[in-house]
Amino acid sequence: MHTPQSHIGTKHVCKNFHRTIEFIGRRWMGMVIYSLLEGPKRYHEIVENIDGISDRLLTERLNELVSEGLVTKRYLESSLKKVEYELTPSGEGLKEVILSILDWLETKENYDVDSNK
Amino acid sequence: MHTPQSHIGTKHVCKNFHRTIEFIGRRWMGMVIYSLLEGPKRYHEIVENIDGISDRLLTERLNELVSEGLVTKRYLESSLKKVEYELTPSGEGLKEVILSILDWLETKENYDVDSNK
DNA sequence: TCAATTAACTTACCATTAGTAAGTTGTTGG
DNA sequence: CCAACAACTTACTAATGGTAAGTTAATTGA
Repeated sequence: MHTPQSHIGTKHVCKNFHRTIEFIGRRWMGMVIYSLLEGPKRYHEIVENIDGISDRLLTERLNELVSEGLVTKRYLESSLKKVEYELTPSGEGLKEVILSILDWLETKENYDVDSNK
Repeated sequence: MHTPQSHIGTKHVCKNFHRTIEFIGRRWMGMVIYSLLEGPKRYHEIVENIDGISDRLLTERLNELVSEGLVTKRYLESSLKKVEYELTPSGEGLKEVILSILDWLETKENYDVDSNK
């Protein structure tokens, strides 16, 4: 288990942390990863799953995830119009990060009087 | 302990997750929280601690943290020019989220051949 | 079979957010 | 009293995001 002290001060870890949290925090990025945790999905399934996301941003986010090695893109049945996206093992690893956010929200809501804003 | 399935499907949790990950993923936000995990700090200490952050963005991020109840702002010695920022208990709770990202990075680096880009 | 529809983008354009630099206002130290 | 500093604030340019419409190959269905 880590303590923050064991990491603070190392430039390399710090820079990677910085990159990572801003990467997974880009608009819709978290929701796309969250959605793919349910299993591989096709493009339109993700659009339908995430309320409010636009075509353009979904394409952009998926491309970024693929180029970071967190998601794979596969053409189904030798067709250019059937595409499936799936988390790589590395991408799956982000489940722990997402769960820690859900945990934080839950304990926070136990304290907050008004949790609806 | 959570499973993603126990959360997926509930609109309320989903919306909060979405808000939260994009909030903590705004530019420099993660680094500001990370920096304050070491303890309360004054404005200029944070600037010096975080390489590359600008005055304007630090002020903006700190104000956002204060209005979300994750950080408190205190004027020291009844002076308007000595200010200290400190994480609230709720803000401290984000340590677990940050540690989970550091954990993820560590396991990822064990797989990645080139981890320097 | 051929027109309409769908899947998965792509382009263009405007709005919002971020980055840089300079200015402001109290405070402190010599 | 004057210079330097802390903690902002303002103004302006660059990057990113949102909306809408267009494109192209595949599929459905009359």
